Amino acid sequence: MSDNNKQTVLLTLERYLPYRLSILSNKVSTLVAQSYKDKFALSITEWRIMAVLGEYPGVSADEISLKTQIEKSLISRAIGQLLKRNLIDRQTSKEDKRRSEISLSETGYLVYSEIVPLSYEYEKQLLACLNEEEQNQLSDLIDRLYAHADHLKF
Amino acid sequence: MSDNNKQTVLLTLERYLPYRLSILSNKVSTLVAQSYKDKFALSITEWRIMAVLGEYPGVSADEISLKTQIEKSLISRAIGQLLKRNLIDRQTSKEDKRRSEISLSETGYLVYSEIVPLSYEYEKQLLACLNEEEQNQLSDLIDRLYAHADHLKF
DNA sequence: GCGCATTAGTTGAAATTGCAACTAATTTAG
DNA sequence: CTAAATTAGTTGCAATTTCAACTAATGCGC
Repeated sequence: MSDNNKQTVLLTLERYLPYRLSILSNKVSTLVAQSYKDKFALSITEWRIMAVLGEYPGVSADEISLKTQIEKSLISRAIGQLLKRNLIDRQTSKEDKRRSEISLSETGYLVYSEIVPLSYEYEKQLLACLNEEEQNQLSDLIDRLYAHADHLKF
Repeated sequence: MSDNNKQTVLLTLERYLPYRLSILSNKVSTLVAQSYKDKFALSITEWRIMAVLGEYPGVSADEISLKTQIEKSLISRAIGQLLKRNLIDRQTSKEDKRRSEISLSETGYLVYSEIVPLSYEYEKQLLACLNEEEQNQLSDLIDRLYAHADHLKF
């Protein structure tokens, strides 16, 4: 289009917060995902499932989906993979035969124990550009933004 | 697995920054994406291309890919869609016949002019839970994290 | 108890994505 | 100038993701 009727309305993508948030998150996720894939042949979804299981042994697929915010069908297929590799154990709940109770297997816990320190190391490296106060600020801001965004409706 | 050898190594996913960043960004992206899709039948990729074109008329597909950090094949296909809907114009560059020069069409600019204020409104709503100082802090922290993450290597 | 609504989890199929191969144009090295 | 290397953009195809439909089990109202 011709230039004469421009600049009336303009969005500066590089300064737009939702965009920058997405770019940053993407960069970080890609870095981490690549490392887990290279070192452990685990996708981010698979790793997150294991991370939840490390904290909450015996949760159901649905609870994992809630906690990780990952689609339940993705969780279901990822669980299939993890079972195939014997990284997790699953048994159907006695009280509710629809539910399954999932935990890390012995092997799974070994892998988990290897990944956890690595994860903390990555987090530390990422946050190395901020001092302690700034790290706390960031953490606080993210929590508040999330709580707020959670009941936003566009 | 049995409980006696746990708690030695543990990751608290809810407190893990890369994870929280990803969850927050996802939530925001999903909200925004749904709105653009409902109101304008545009995907986030399509909208981002238009946003770049609003700022930089005449850029090439490759430059869009660089600026948005979106795969060039995705950009190529999205450009195809936008052309089909006459939201953008494309002509091959005189100086380099491999390059194409892309701009918003008249219609595209009309749509763009509608989306831009909406985008700012969304950003404003998202940031409504922070005061001005906190908003600036967040902006600064994100910039620094991104610059830092950009040359991290796990 | 019986029937309807809800919930956990799985699966098929369509849509989207990512990667690598490819074409065509341009640049660079010798 | 020519040949090899690089670059812009497109495309095919496999992998991943999404969405809805489906099964099986449970809860709820009456």
